[in-house]
Amino acid sequence: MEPQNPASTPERADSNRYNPSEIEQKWQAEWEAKGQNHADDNDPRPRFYNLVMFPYPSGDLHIGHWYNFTGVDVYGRYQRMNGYNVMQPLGFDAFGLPAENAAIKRGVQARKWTLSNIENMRRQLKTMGGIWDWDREVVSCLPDYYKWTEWLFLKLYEAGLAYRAKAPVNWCPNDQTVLANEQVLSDGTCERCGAVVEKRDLEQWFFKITAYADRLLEYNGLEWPEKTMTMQKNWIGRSEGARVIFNINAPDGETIPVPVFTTRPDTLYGVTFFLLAPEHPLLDRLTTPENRAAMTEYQAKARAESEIERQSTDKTKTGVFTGSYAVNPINGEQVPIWVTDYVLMGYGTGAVMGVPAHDQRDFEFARTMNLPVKLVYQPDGREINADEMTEALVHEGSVVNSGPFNGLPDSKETIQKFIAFLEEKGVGKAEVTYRLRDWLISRQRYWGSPIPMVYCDTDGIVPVPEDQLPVILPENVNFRPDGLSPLKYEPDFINTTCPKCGGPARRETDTLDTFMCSSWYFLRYCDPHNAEAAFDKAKVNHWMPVDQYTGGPEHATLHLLYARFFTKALYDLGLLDFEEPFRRLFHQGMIRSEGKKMSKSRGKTVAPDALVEQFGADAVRSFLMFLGPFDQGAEWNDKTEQLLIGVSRFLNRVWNLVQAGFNAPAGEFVTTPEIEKEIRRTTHKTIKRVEDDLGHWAFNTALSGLMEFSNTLGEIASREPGIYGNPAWKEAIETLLLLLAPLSPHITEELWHQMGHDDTIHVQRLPAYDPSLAVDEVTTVIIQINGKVRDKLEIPVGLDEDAVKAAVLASPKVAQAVGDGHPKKVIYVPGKLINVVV
RNA sequence: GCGGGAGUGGUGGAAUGGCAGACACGGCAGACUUAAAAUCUGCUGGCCGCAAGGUCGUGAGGGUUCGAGUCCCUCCUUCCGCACCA
Repeated sequence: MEPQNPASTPERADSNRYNPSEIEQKWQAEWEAKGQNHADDNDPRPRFYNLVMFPYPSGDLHIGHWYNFTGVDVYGRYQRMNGYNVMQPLGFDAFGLPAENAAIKRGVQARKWTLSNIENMRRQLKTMGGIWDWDREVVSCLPDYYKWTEWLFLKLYEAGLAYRAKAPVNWCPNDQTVLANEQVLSDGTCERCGAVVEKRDLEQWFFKITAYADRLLEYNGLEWPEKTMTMQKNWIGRSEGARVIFNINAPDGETIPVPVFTTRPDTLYGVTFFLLAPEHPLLDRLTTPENRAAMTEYQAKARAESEIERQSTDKTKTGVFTGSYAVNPINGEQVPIWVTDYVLMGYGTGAVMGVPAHDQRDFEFARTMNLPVKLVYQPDGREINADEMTEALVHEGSVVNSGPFNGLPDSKETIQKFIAFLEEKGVGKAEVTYRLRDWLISRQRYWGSPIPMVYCDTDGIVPVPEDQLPVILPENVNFRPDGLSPLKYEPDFINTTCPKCGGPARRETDTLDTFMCSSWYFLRYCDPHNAEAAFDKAKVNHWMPVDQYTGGPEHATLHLLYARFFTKALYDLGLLDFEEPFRRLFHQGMIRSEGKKMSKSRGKTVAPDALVEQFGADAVRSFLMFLGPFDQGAEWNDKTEQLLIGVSRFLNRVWNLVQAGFNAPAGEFVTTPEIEKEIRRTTHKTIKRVEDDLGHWAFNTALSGLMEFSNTLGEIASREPGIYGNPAWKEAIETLLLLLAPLSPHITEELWHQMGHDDTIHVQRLPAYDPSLAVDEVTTVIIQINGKVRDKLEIPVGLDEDAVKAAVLASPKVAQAVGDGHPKKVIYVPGKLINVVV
């Protein structure tokens, strides 16, 4: 038997074997020499800014990075082949603790350690053949970058958006630094290292992100995952309500007005007690001598409890009576003041009015402490009794026991009426409260951007003048065993002169949160070498906002929130013409190892280098995309790697399919219009499928579509050996290469050239889908009897319904099932299925 | 506790309410080979059957429909987020 697959034809020269590493190196060098991945600012094509989140240079590129970057690169290449001028930069988020820890542990310089990691990662990254625009690379720990980080800090300071204040802050005892609220997980642990975070009262630098709370709740024109927007909205936590002043009669005889925040001023007549947080500063004054001991004990207990214990919702309510009373401003009633740990000092005013009938927490508190419950709403159509209630009545019924307000429905309007009344009496006003706190940006660490501020005994806090930037971070520093920042012991760094008075002054030794570096890096990519400014406004306005941003969902309330705030602040400063940095956002899935994210800090990473060496970058890229939907990620285990074989075989088949065309003997082009049509049909069906899939990040099904296509072509070639000279065949092979090019850029470039093209495949336009060429001539109709598949029938496309029904009813199986009578019902789905109900 | 996603062969996964398991991996058999590798061909969800075929089958149980992996209800498992925010 003659070999059916042309690949095994003995004539095929061995030199024409698919040799990935050879062609990959060749083309990578060629692309780099031509600079064809550099996006020109003045290119006439429409721009497409394809951005991947700034990686941290942890040392080597593991398979998780490859997965992430490959998906982004496939998408960028796809858009470039759609005719866009794609800008796809990459850089390194190079400040941060791991470098400092390496310096402490192993005595290497943080800068050296970081830069050598970057060098290694850059080298590894280049092997994947991405269209990274290396001319635009930014490295955040280098002075030409952090100079502008400092400068932007000064701009925000001038705008009143940066300030220094003493506040209760999060302290990570392991990392020896304060953290922003966003860097503390909901279980009270450090987002970086997992240590339990403590509260400390410290003077720190903040950005006034709360001033942008309302604007951060708008997502005009953004195509973001709903979930991410919801997470941000919840984090910002806007609530509308009222501030109501209660007068407190202190034991010392004075009357102290104490405000509370409530979303339910319409339940004011139902207040039966008043609550303060254990940390509330007034407690000392309000506690009467007979309650003092219990109070001191309670406060101590609350302090000792971790945030997790304290905020647990299912523990029973606790509290202590102060002995003092507050006056309800709406009816003059005196209510007892209690302390409880479910009132938080950090939210609202740290004081709450207790309405047990209509708030579940207050209800539980009242039942535990035997405090009265007073209904000020009754459900419509029935009456409930406060003594028999088992839970609070929330948002139901009409107002009762509330003087002039009785009979009003539970509604926004009713709340407005109460607020109007409070305002009239001067005891309250409408107010909006947020959960969001200001962004704490100073860190007691060495390896970060210096904060360009000095402290002068005469002039206080003084910003470093712009022309003295950057404040250079010293490189040869001595780490101390106490874990404190070495900058504190660096006299050459600390001692300076005051820019105002010229007298002796001290530099700020805290450094900036690295999230500040990543809050503007996407702007610097637009103008990376600018020595005169952070960026040129026109260039940034040309490229921004980012058309497609891709990164993990874990940054929803961290980087993604900060970057939006930063962009809005810079917009207000007139530095930008747009308010939102990232128009479209996509979260790729992650490669997991034993259920956890693969990352160096968690150990257990898989290096791709050996795989790339053995199978080639094209195979590794395509294999990673073949694992499943890109937003789903994959579990990495011993079996995962086996799937690489299949993709590698596929690339070999593609290679051999193209070689077969060159090796075909000339002059035997026997084809028929039917075969030509068949080839064009499968070609155009594939174009439709694969291009749709690529545009929707469905790279796994795009590849299976291409595999089917190449299998079909191989099958046709073995059936019709004279097909190779046919134009339809050539079109099919070129289509295969073009559609595969984003996923496997090297092999397709090589074969494209072998086919006689002089220019690169990667800036060709993707083939256009022609529906008229994709239509089938015959189609298979599934025949069901009572919903079960019983037979199939080939019919010409477009055959009318009656003819199909007649043919089906005449078929022996159906005739047998129907018997003598008539079918009860016949359902016909045109061209697809017919269901005969008997 | 609340909100969202997911649960399909031995494995990764595919399926606008219309042939479940595409495409691959692995396995079995065969071709080529002195042999192996590579490559190619065929088969490969379970059960019954020599076969034709039948029958069961998408986490569990109900429902809607001529027809459900897909829609609805209840529940289980798992991942993610939130969790006393007044």
